[in-house]
Amino acid sequence: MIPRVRFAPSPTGYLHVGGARTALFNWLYARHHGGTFVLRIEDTDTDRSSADMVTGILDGLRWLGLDWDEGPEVGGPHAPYFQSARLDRYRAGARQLVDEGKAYRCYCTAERLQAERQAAEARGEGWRYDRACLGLSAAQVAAFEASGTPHVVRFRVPDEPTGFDDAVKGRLDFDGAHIEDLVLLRSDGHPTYHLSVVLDDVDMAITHVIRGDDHISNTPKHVLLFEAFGAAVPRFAHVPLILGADKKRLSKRHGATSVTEYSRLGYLPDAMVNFLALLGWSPGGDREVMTRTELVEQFALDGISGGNAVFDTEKLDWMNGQYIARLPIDELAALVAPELLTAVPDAAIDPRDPWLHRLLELLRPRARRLTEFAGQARPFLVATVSYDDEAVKKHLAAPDIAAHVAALVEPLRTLEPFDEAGVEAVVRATAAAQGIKAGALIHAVRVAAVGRANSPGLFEVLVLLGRERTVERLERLLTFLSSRT
RNA sequence: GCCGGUAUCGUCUAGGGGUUAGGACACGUGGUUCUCAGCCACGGGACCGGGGUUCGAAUCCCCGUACCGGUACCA
Repeated sequence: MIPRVRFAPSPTGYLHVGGARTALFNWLYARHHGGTFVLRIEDTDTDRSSADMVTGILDGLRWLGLDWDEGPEVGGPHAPYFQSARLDRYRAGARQLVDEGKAYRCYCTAERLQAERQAAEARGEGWRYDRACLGLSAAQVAAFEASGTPHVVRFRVPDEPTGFDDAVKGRLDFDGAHIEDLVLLRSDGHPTYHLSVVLDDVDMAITHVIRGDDHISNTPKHVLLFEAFGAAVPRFAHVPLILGADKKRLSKRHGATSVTEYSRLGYLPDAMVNFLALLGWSPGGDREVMTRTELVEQFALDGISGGNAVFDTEKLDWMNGQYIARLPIDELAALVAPELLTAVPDAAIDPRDPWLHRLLELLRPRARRLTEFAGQARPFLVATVSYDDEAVKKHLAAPDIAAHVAALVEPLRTLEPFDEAGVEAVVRATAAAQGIKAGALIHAVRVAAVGRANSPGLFEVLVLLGRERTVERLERLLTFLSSRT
């Protein structure tokens, strides 16, 4: 059997990391088995859904590289993929169950139900719908209809136990007596989630439902509905939730929660995918950094762990650093160029420039996020660097430091060729001649070159800057030092 | 309250009737070195508690505890 899986977000918010991981697991499962990944938008809650949110979710999936085979924009044999466009189908489904005696109309007021529920809660008890409308006579129904009393359609939950074999949790059993007669169709004629998911999964021939843990207690209801519609019950896999560092459900106060936000913060989609895949799933060995292809090859439902997982930003950062280190340099340049331009608007940035590539090569071992490049690259892009106070205090304190730096200017001006080995030889020889440690001179020159106390290796830095700018910056430092005293 | 789930280093996890309980992130120490980062080496750090089954339990079973989810005319 070729699996058909689906990701069915409701557009009541952006694509958050939990949803993204659910989508990823579905995608990995589909790709691993050569199946079909369906994207469906669950927008039956019209009050809370919006078109903008749909766009946001689509963009998030695209950014992660999770392409869908059927769904919005690409269409497919089971279109439309928006629940809001299938309302008639849900009504027909509800009617069918009513006709078959598997569901019934309920005229109870929301007020009454709410009062019952509150009263029960006050007593410290639970409350399920009391089936007041289950045994209505034809005359009673006619009376309600004649008076125009609105009604919902409720599913008649059988009193027997139900259960299913979850691919992650194992056998799960529920007592029908604990499940209330859930509403299928609201009084405004809109379906509830339970009706629409099941009908969609039936119509779209979904074979595997991979979704969040929070749906476990809905699943027996869904199983019952699949059976009521005479459809095959798909296989379920309930994946644990993602929590914040405080072990609470991930929310805004944990910082970034939308994948779009992670893209803005300088994370690479591949890193995000790799990290998310490992949150709650393991290939079984010691593998951590894996390509998309490897993830697809390795992915299996039985590798999903049972417990909730804490979203560890530190590890994400590390993972991102791994991907930054491995990214082809021209791709890195293309990604970073816009940020460099923002930081230094008048810089001449060409993503294909070998000089830029060299700069990024020097910078990337110390970068964990793309957004860090602009700051680190700045001294190399501006005409004149500004000196960091701390760096000046620390490395330019020696009284005759100016003389030592000055001694470097001529040798560097005439050095041929101006390469790393040559620059290093000159710097070390000068330090020796001046009777100071090479490190002291290096630190001073670093401040002259980049204005800071740290940077990539100084000789690489100077060569990258080139002879002219190197000399220029040394002289500028000398001017600065003389003006200071 | 009721229903369901989960429990291995701080975090993500591997493993699983007999192991020195493995890896990764983070942390600490040392090395490389001109700084920072990186890289390399080393180190500290875990089977929730109690019973039971068994020659032997972290692993299987039960109870407890904690945490999570659900308990809607939300999804």
